[in-house]
Amino acid sequence: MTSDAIQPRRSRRGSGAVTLHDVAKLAGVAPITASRALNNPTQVSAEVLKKVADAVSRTGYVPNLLAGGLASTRSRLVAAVVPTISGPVFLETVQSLTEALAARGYQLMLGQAGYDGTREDALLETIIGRRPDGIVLTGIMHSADGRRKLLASGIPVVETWDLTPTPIDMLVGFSHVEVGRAVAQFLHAKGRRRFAMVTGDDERARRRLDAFQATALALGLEPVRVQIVPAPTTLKSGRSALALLMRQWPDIDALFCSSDLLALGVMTEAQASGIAVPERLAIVGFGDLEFAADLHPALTTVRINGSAIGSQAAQFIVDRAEGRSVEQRVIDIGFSIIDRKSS
Amino acid sequence: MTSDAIQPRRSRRGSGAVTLHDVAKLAGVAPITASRALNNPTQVSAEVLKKVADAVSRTGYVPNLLAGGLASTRSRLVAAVVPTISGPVFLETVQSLTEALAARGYQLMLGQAGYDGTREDALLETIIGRRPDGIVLTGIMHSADGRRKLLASGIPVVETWDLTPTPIDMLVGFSHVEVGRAVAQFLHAKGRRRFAMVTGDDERARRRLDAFQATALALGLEPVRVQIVPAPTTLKSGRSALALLMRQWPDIDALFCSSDLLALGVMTEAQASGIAVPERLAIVGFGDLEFAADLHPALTTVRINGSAIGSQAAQFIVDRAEGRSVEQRVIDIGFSIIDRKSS
DNA sequence: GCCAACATTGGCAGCGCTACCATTTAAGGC
DNA sequence: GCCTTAAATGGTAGCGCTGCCAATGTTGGC
Repeated sequence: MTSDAIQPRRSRRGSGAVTLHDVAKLAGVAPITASRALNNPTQVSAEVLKKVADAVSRTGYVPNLLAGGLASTRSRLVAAVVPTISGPVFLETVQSLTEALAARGYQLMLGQAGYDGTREDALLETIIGRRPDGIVLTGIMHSADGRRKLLASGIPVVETWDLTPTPIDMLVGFSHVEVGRAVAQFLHAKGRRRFAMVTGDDERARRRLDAFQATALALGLEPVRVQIVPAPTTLKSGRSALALLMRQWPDIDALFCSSDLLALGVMTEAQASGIAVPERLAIVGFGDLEFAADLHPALTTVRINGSAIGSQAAQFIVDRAEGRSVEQRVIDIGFSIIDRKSS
Repeated sequence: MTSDAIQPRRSRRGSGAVTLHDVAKLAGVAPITASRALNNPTQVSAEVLKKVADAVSRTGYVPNLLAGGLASTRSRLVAAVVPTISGPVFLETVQSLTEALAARGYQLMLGQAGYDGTREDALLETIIGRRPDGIVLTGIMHSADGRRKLLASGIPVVETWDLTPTPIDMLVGFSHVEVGRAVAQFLHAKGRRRFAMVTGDDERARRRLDAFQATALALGLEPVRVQIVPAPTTLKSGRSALALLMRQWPDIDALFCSSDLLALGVMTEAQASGIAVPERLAIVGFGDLEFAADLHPALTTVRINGSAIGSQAAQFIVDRAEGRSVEQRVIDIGFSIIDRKSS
């Protein structure tokens, strides 16, 4: 009791910051009570609540969530893995994911795997090491090894932007095959007959291509003329792709692009070289990025509700983290073709 | 010694995952030795190194970085705060930041503060709670309260995309005033005389505007015609801004846009309504987004090296985290005007 | 052969928090 | 008035890891 020559706790280690113990002492309660006052206010009397709140504001206490996460095995961290953040495709998803998580007290960690997947394994390791409450995979093809790691970690996983018969855990996506088919039918119904496609060099885009191709053939059309460009897709590659395409097959009358950015490039090139859109060439994009509606001509495109994917993924993970069991673990959010002026 | 009816450690708590203790036991060394084998391999004999590596791969051990962070008061987490991730302006910065950090074993947490700054305080609180090794602020005006919190936390802070005489800690940016001035002089030198500006409603853009305005007046020109649009800027608001501007002041001959996206909108509208660019109207953007070079006409714009900002910020923080003192704490990375066809 | 200097390894304690259980007090039931 | 039930609070013991220091072996210098 008479600890006068106060060697005030932290002897050598520690950050020197205010801890819950300090707050509790100041409030005149036990640390665990202070903890409850902050995290489960209903379990605590109004009087204690006030004393603790006072102590917090007087000390400027900020809870150490690292310590809390360690003790409770709930980090309140969620990891998102994207190929690269600067491809605008997943932005909307990341944004709504971040927001939905923040609203529930979770924080997002961002990891970039690259389109080639070489960094994926190392990334997965450091992510799992943080013991996140969930991992959201956006549009990447994960290696068998990655799958194993994820499964072994026991962390809830949401795969997005795709549909597979064998999800690791949970899934929010749509069928790329259906997209390819639907766009082919759409263009056919509009009277177009000579299809081409410019597509980024990634798994999902290729599946759209294959379905687009198959449907075109099934409709009795000539084979789709294809131009593959490297991922991530850019306006620039759209421009050069159209130039190449027109040189080889000047008679194409419909072009499906694997991203809106690519479509913008194609439209730019068309305008620069005097190809009338949609009169001579119909253009369909993919993604319905925010600018698509306001291009001139307005871009017909496949709308994917990226925000819905993000918020649903957040819902999945938070449900799991808070112990609610998730019944419907696979959600097909579908897509729609937004018919604007460019087709 | 004869603990047969093995109640094998983890009685009630814990994640059930493999721990460093398990690895150490399997390798036949003390936990701390296993820790060193993983984190300071030079301090350990080759023999031990091998035994530990074996044990790790046999158990599939993944270090718990939460625990490591707590014990060492080094979380290896870095937080980035952006107004919103879906404004493409900071993407390049976030991307290079993520990459530079990942290469050094750090992970990025993403926080969206919103353009209005209402969420900023709550966000700061949860960020500080994670005890990151650094915080990167991209292009936000932080409240006095936020400043205080950051300062009190003792966490290294890098402010970016701006220059201020009173940085919180470290800074990588450029002068928005200089940008405004330079663009006015640039357009004047090209023979343009009746300036307008379309600008997003945020602090920094306004400073560019003010300098642009002041310089125009100093050059003896008429006042700059201004159209303010809400942040974040979009193609759509660029289109409508130009329409409004042309209705009121049809004789403007140069237009400075506060983002490339806005400039794209302006160009789209110009094209749709038959205004020749650059003949009748010169357009200058801001940001030099990846698509700017490939528009038609190619967009003259202010290039900011977002990647350099990101990697320099990472460097700052890692240096600090690893105990190296940072001498030069303010870096002006400057900007350049990329003179293309639209002006 | 003795001691210093180094290289390896291990023990202990604790980072700041919360799960679990125990205890105390107040309220309710008949 | 006694027992049950609930509400509020506290104590203990970790979560899984690393900082610090001590202990042990190993080498070299004179």
